Amino acid sequence: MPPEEPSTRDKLLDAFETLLVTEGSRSATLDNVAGAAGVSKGGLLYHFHSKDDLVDAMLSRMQEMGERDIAAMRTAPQGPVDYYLETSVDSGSAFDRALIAAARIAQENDERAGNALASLREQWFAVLSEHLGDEALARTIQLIGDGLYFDDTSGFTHPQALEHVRDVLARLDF
Amino acid sequence: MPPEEPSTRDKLLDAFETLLVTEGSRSATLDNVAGAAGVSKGGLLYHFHSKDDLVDAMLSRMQEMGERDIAAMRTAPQGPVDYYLETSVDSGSAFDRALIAAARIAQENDERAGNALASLREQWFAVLSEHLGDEALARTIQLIGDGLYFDDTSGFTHPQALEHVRDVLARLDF
DNA sequence: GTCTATAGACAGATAGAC
DNA sequence: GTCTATCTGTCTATAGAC
Repeated sequence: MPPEEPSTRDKLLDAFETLLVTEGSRSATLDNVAGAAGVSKGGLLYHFHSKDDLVDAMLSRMQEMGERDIAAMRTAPQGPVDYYLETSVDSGSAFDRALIAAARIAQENDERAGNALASLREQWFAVLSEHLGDEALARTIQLIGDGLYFDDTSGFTHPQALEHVRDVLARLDF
Repeated sequence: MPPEEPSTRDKLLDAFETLLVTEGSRSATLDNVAGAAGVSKGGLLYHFHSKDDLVDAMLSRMQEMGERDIAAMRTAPQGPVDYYLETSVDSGSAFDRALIAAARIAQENDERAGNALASLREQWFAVLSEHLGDEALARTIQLIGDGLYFDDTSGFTHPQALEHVRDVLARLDF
């Protein structure tokens, strides 16, 4: 059977994330979100009683994807380090979009978003640290991942960045 | 003679930056900026005719500080690499605050801010690359700097991060 | 140079029709 | 489940007093 059309609820969450990522939090208004999802503001507010509600739902969806990502990282055939660095380059996946959207919300002084992201980061670090048995190296690799992510989401794109990082890490033989 | 009290104009720019950094772009309204600087909205609009004007002035001030920073990086006694990494940890300096504020503006799809930041980044990279004679290493160090900066400004603080990075870089003997 | 008052657009949210 | 109409507050910006 063909893939289902996403529910209106999911279309609204997608539109909210996309607006946050591409135009920033000031453009992610209820009006714009509803419009981008092809419904009216009243329609949006049937699914989410308030903007806070919309944020909560977005973060829940992100956390679910996060659990799956960390499980995938633990069992990745290329190993956790390469998996982590590869997925730090924005691939345009639904999870990437959710992470960037959550970061935008966190910047508006939102504790829920800040805590959700902090929790994910701790789990990524734990996997790197366990696998490498070297906290300093694990921290450095996470910083490189943060840098890749930051550059991508800020429009500072360097096509060879990942290649350069692999080159340098290869000199460290771990 | 004692240091001069900052002008109202500078107090307004400082307040704008601080609001952007601590509470995000949605809180950086003309009302809030004026209030934080201790003047009325009318007072603000005497100095800056529009919000766009305020952004332009903020970016100009940042670019001036950026030129001085790149000059300091070139002649730093500890060398450009260590200077760059140290100043990537948010020290709370006026320049750091301006950089973070500009990043917030850039995220709202503002080309001026995006271009100003991209230009600074290219100059930092050029100094690193010249000094090291190794593009891959220069890129990796810039990514680590971006990671340090991103973590600090997102509230993901790791007190030992800089120490860990130095530890790992020491293994690369360059 | 700084203020108050106000205009006009837009924000989040409610009520009720369909 | 989705719509329109509307309320209330806030946003940027203007006008004019002091």
